[in-house]
Amino acid sequence: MSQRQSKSEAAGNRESERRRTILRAAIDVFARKGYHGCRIADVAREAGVAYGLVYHYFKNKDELLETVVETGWSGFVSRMRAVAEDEGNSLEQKVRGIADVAFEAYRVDPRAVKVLILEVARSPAGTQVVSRQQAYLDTIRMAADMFARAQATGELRADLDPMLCASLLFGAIELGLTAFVSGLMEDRSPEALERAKLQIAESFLRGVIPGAATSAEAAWKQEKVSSGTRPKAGKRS
Amino acid sequence: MSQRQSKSEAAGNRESERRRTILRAAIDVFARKGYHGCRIADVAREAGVAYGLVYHYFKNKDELLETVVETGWSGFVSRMRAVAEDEGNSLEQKVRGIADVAFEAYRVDPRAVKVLILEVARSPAGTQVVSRQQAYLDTIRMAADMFARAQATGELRADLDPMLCASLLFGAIELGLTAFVSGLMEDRSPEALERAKLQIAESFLRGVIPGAATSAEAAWKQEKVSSGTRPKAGKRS
DNA sequence: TCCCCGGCTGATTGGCGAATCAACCGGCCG
DNA sequence: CGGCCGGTTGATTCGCCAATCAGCCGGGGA
Repeated sequence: MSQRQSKSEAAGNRESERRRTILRAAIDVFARKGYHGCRIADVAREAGVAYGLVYHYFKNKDELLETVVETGWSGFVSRMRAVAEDEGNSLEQKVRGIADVAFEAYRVDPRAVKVLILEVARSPAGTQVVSRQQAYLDTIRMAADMFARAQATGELRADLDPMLCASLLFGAIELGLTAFVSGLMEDRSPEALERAKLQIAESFLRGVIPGAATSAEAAWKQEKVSSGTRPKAGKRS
Repeated sequence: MSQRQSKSEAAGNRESERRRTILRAAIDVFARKGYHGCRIADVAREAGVAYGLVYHYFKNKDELLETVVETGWSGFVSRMRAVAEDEGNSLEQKVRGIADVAFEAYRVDPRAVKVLILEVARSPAGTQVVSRQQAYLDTIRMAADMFARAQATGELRADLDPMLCASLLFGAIELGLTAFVSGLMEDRSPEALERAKLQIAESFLRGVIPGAATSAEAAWKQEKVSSGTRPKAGKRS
C-alpha cells in the first residue's frame, strides 16, 4: 500500500485503493457477522478507515452489500455460463465444470463465497431487494435450460423435470460448500475439498444420467485406485 | 406463572387461544417479510391484537421467532428421527421417508416450512443465536449417522463421506422445496409436489446406492407406466 | 352492589445505528 | 504565497422500532 499512485494522472482504470480496501473489509465482516449483524462502524474499523469514508464511496449500507455481491456473483455466473453453454461439452463435463467453478471459487476466497451463500442464495426473500433473489433464480433457470437441452439429446433422463434437476444440482453444491463453511467438515484441506467436489458431481450424475453405469463411474473407480489408499472413507467394514 | 388459564372451567389443555393466534400471525408475517423485515406491530396487526399483548405472551421478538421455529422444527426432527432410526427400514425406505416427512410438512403448512427454511436452514450464522444454527447442524449429523450405519451394512457406497451424503440429501430436499417456495415451479399442485418428491428421492438414491440399477429404479419405472401418460416432462420445445 | 384481578390496550420511552455534515488536511496550480 | 479542491475525519442528527408501563375493561366473587 501507499505508493502515491499518480493522483492527477491516468488512474481511470485504477479504481481507488481505498475503495477496494473497504470492499475487502466488508467481505470479511459480512462473512464473520452477517450483513444484519454488523454495523458500518465495524466495516470502517476493519478497513482501518474513518466511519464517514465508507459513505464517501458507497451511497449506503445496502449498496455496499450490493457491490460485494454483484462482483462476486457475476464472476461466478459468467464462468458458469461459459461452461454450461459451451456445446462442445457433454452434460457430464458441464456438471463437473460447474462443480469446479464453485469449489475453485471457495478455494480462492472462502469468505467471499460464504457471503454469497449467506446473503444471496439464502437471503430472506420477501420484502428483500429483489435483485439478489432474482440473480439467484436466473442462475438456476440457466442451469434448467442446460438440462432441458441435455434432455433433447438424450443425455438426461426424460422423466426428470429440468428445473428440479437444476435445483438439485445447486442444492448439492450449496450444501456441500455450506458443510465446509459451517464447520461440519472438520477437514478443510484442499484434498478434502477436491474429494467433496468429486463426490457431489459423481452422485449427482449417477442420479440423473440415463442408463446404469456412467463413464463417470469408471473414471471414479480409476481415480480411487490410482490415488492409493483413500484418505478417509472405508475405515468401517 | 400462568398455568392459571382455565379461568372458568376445563380448558386445561387449551393453551391460550390468543397466544396461538399470535403465533400463527407470526408465521404468516415471517413467511411474507422475513424476521428482520417485519416489526412486532405487523405481527400484532395480522393477529388483530394490541401491540402490547405480543409482549404479554412472549418475552421479546427473538423468543417469538424461537417459539415458532422450535415447535415447527422439533416436530419435523422427531418425525424424521423416527424414520431414520427405525432399523426395520432399509436405507432406501429411510431416504424416501425423510423426503415424505419434508414434503408432507410443506403440503400441510407451506408458510411454516418457508419460515423454517428461511430462518433456520439459511440463517446468516455468525453472531446469530447459536441454537437455531445448532439445531440444523445436529439434524444433519443425525442423517450422517444414518448414512454411516448404512455403509456398515453395505447399503451405501463405501467411497462416500456420510456427512457429505447427509448434506447432499438435505440440499436436494431444501432446494427442491425452495423451488416451490420461491415460485420457480409454477405448478404447485399436490401432484406436482408428489412428482418432485419422487424425483428427489430417486435421483439421490440412484446416486449413492451401490450397484447400477436399484430397486428404486424398478419401482419408479413401474410407477410411471401404471400412472398412464406422465403429466409433465417431455413437452419442451 | 362494589371491588379485585387478570387479560388486554396503545401511547411513550430509550437505545441503537444509519446517514449527514461541517471542518480538516495536504497537494497543486496560478 | 494563497486559495482551491478532492479525499478524509468523526461527532452529531435523526428516524425507527423493540420494549415498557400506566391504566382500561369486564367478569366473578364477596
